Amino acid sequence: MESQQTRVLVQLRDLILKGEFAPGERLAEIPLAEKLGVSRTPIRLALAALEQEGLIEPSPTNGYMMRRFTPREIHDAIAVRGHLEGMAARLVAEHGVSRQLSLDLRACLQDGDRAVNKAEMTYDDYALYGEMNDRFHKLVIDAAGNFALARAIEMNNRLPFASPSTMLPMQNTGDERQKWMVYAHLQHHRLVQAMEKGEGARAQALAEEHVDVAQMNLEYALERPETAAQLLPAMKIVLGKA
Amino acid sequence: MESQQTRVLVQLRDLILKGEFAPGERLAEIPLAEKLGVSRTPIRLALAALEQEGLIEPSPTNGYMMRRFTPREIHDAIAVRGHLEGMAARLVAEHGVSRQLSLDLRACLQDGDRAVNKAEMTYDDYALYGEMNDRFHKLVIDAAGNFALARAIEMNNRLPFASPSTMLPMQNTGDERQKWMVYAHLQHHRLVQAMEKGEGARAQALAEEHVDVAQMNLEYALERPETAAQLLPAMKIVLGKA
DNA sequence: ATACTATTCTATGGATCCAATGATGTAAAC
DNA sequence: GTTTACATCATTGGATCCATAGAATAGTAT
Repeated sequence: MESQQTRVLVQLRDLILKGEFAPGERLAEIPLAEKLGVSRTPIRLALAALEQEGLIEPSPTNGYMMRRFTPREIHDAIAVRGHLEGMAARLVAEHGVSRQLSLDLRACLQDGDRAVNKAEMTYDDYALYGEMNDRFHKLVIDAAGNFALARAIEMNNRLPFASPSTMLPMQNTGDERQKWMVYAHLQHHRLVQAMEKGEGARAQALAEEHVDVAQMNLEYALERPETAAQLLPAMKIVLGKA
Repeated sequence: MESQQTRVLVQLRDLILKGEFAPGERLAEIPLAEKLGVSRTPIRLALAALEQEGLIEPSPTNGYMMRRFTPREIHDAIAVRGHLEGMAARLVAEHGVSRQLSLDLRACLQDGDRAVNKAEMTYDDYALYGEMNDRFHKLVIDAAGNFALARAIEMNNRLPFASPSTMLPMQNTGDERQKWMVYAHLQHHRLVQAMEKGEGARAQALAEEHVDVAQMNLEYALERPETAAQLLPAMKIVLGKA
């Protein structure tokens, strides 16, 4: 039996990341409470948590309003993720890759190979790749064994479009899209090799450069707002109208 | 008129950072409410916020308990700060130092010079240096102009002993102490120079290395738990007894 | 004597209630 | 016609209340 608090928090976060609220829109407690069928108490807790996460901001007078995200801020958040994941990769390389970690990473690489090396990727292949991608990044971060680092990354990933797989569906159409996924996955391969060989600086550089694909996808999305909003409804909270 | 919530949050955070609660100690709402003279409502908000900050953790069954911090975790948090401040310094170097920023940084350098270059530093000199130190770091972070980065650093600094100036009083006694403060401040000088010359990689390396003095002070403190606990009561929450 | 069970009590999670402050709308006066 | 002031309304912040889950203690049985 999960508590109301966590349930409401997850629901509200989902609503926000689905672009349900326009930037600047007032988030009043009573309507939200009615919408989710709970009292104001868990709503208030959730709103406070969402403020901490940076998704909403206190209105100048009182209450909360939906935050507006600029393309610049998203770019910056992705850059921060790259920098932090670079540190994680370096730490793993420096501490050495355990037998178990090596097996887990290779399993990810194989799953990715299977999804990406096809004549034509299906929707399931994309989903599989996204799932593998998240697992891969999480493995590296956990293996770094630095609590503060893991926390910083987790916090940062809560910002819209900052987390590893959110920009995947935004890949260019057709061959272009697959080409860059193959590229990104080859970076995974080289990153594993660098970490296993204990090449800290190279592992860090690779992980930092790895987010460049996400940056490219972001640029692509911003050039085609209408199609982007279809694939990722949350794009609406970027510089957006309702 | 500040709200009860923020007041209670600040008070509770202070109590925790003063080492008022032993690691593992249960933080019940009612006693805290009575202690601070408010109802349970603002206490609950504050406890939720403190959980987000990582200072307390949910008890396995229900309620919150004081978190236990290991020396390793503090070392790691300082390392993360170094890594993030390194990124900030690099960004400033890459974007260029504005006229105003240059003036502000030089003012910090002068204040630091005045405090550190004395035959014998007084208590006021230490306080002044600490204040200048915080201002200096904040200037660089703000000048980086990356919201996600600033947020990540702010979050990380909330972890005990991770923020720039918390380890200052822990300096070795007498000449030793002053020697390392002179050293750290010379790093400030070189960092400003690197940023102004647009030397991003060097600025980043300097900022990363700069936290090593904090690491040294941490080691020093851990070797002398009794004197450390006198100077910094919060040391009690590190690996500690009540 | 020890272990297990049942009962009681306490603390949390959630809902409702109350007060105070900010927003809104209308009316009146210039 | 426009602006200002007053009044009413809505919404948040804080307190209290209620129910339920967990902890503790006591009693009984083996």
